[in-house]
Amino acid sequence: MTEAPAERAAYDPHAVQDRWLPVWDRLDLYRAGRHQGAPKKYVLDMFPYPSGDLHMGHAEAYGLCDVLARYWMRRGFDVMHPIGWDSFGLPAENAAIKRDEHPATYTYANIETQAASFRRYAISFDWSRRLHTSDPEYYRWTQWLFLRFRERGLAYRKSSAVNWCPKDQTVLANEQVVQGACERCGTQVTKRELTQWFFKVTDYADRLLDDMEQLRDTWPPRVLKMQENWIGRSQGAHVDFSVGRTDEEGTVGDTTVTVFTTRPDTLYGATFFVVAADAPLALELCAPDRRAALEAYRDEVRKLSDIDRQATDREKTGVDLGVTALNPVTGEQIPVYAADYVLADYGTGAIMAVPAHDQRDLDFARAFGLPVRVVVDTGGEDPGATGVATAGDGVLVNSGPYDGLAKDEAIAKVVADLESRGGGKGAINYRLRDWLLSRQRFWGAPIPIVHCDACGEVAVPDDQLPVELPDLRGAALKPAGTSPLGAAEDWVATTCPSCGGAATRDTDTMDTFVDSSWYFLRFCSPGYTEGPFDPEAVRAWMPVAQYVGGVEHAILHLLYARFFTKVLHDMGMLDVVEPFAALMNQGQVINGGQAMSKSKPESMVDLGDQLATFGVDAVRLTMVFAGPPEDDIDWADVSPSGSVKYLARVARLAEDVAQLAPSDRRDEAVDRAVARSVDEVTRLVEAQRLNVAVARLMELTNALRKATDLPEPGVASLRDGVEALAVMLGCFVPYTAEEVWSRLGHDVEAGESVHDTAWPHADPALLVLESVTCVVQVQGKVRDRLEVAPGISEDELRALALASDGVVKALDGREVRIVVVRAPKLVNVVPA
RNA sequence: GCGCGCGUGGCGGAACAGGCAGACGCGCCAGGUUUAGGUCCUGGUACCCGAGAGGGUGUGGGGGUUCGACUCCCCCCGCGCGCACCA
Repeated sequence: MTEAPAERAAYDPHAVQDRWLPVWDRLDLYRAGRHQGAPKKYVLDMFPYPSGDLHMGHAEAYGLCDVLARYWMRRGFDVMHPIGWDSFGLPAENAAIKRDEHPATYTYANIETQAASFRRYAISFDWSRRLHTSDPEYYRWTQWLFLRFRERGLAYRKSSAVNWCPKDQTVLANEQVVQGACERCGTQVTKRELTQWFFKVTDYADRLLDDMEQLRDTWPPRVLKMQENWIGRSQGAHVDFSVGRTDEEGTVGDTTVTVFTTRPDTLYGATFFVVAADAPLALELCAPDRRAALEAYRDEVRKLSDIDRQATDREKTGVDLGVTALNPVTGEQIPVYAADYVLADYGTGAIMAVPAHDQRDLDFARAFGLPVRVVVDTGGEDPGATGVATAGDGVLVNSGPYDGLAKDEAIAKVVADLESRGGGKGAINYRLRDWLLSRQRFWGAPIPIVHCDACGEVAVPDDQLPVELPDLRGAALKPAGTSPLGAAEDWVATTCPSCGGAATRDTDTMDTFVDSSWYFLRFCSPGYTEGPFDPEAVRAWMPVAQYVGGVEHAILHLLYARFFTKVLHDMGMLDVVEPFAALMNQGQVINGGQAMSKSKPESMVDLGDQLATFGVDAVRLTMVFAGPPEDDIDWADVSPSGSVKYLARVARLAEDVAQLAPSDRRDEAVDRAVARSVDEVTRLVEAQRLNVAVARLMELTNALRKATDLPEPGVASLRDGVEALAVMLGCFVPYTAEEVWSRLGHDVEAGESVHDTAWPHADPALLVLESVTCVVQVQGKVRDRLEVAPGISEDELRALALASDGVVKALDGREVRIVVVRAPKLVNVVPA
């Protein structure tokens, strides 16, 4: 290179951070609405829960999302990129018990810690929209929404067997039970019979399923699949069986028991009938002489954990109830059993068993010596002999009037016949259950209902919202199986809004997933006091253009938020039916092949330590460059020190270019390289291929370095090139980019921030290539390369290729059979 | 068990839409600067044969389609994820 500058500003990442952070605060660069009139884009990360400080996972997710937000800002969009906290929840409550303080103390202290970290981590948040779900100004509207849902019949109270976490001492939604254990603490979940509040998500099952078509190209396919499976729509029929009821004196009459089946075509093969052992129905139907046996069996079943019970390779067990059911099409009386392989809360809790064509029924039939009757000839071997049920397509046999029909025809005909004769009808069944939203914990939004002896359940009037939490702390919050709010007697005792008499408040609080089901709407108008959100603001911003978060919310949060959006749409408060137009699931940050967890201290990588060692930009760059955003990052495999080296290289390049003697000299090769980089990086960021975009920026850096070291550098081109590099890098490494920008002579303090500068434009004229390398193959193997004009004709290229040294040598005198020409990039010669 | 996804150098990963496999980086090797080391700069780095020129092989394995396959199709192996007695 030319003379090394005697004094070159060193690159100290921490000094650079300290220099620009206060300047940026003053410039207020990221407020939504700064670009009035520009098209809007709402970019959102799943908001954090305030447990301690930010960790590596936050750094990745928010870092990725920040690249996109900054890019759209640079492209001239009016971007809203807000931040808030999902600040109700159990950890704060548990910490408060341990420390004998109020949960708010822990919560708001952590929020301040995280906010300071986010600021230093240079995320382009619009801080003016900050919200916390535990603020009364927020949960007032959570309560308001609950009441509106209730008015529409979508929030209701019922008694049922619900999931209970013995450790957290609260009920859980189905979505919060993972393989029989509490999603939060991992404790085995048990069942309790309780009266609880539910949201009627099942009313929206079809729309939640069907509207996923709108998300088909913009959401990760596996998330859509998981939601689809969770909703679990299956098409079939309800069929009525008449079961004889008996008491000590004998038969006393018939009870109609409906079953759900997806295979009404196999009705002739139903040789027995099973009800869920733990359903009340089993007791109702049981003959008196079988009652003792049933009770004993029920006790046994109750002792099994959900995990044991769900093991699919278990021996089938059950009890004969001593009664029979009438098959409505065959007129046959078939025995009725109670068994635990039939689930009480799916379908109707009772099934018709067709052992020939259902493996579970077959296993049961073989265990109890029950007949197996083939009614669909699938071409498979006899299930009675092989023990393998034949579930596939086939032709009906042993089925009276339906013999000879194909499976699908038979399904349609059986359903039609049942409907015309009575005894059944076509039906759709869902796996999805209603959302249990009551929690027996303190740190959540109180359910705004008053219980009055005279008037029953009464809504708290809107003008009395919010129902604020009483001041409980420390030991008073200890879980005792009922809500801690019950202990606040002064708070519980109230007057009935309807009759004015003495009444009590509902002491449960809402699942925190209720809070997070509408926060993205509140961000559009965070200070609004006339409702949960300003309809005009929401109309302007929704839907969220890009949502970023972990795949662990594939069902819980995302399903609930979609449900809320649809209900609010039906209430006329929202235009959109889907809240998140596009979704990105970032991968996890792991270490040495294992997930970081507090129980494995050796696996933990502390974000604060990493930032102290390498600086913010190097950590951000390492995360983005490590691989595709959706892949996991193994911190043991990546090199933050390599990122530091790269950033220092960029800073030196800027310094060297800034110190070149001013000149108008241009370098066409540099101009072309810059244009190509801008073009490629633009496309790569648009496609969210951020790791490759970084690779292209590194290539540009290398090219600019080389060109700077030439004896007669094209100073004007280099300055333009480094500026373009700085603007693009600004999305990834905000501090270093600003430092480079400043070294190039921009007065950042006066408002000329790189973060307020438009994304560079690639001159199309510079993208036109002067020549192209044409690969010449013989039989698919590269034998030569030719530099040709991009517009070369096929004939010309064919002639050139056939005459090339490599081809002549490889052909070795052989005749040419085919020549494939793909001008201007490739020729493939195939010899005879 | 059912469903989905993925297998590319020592490592993370590139390869637009079926057309130069290994971009970019880490690591490693050699040289230079400095020299105590590091930083920094230059070059090399899929594997095998060969001093070299060059040649051969190669994207988990096997087959197929094609002038041409990391890419498309079929079978197998391995890994990961989701659901899991859902009638």
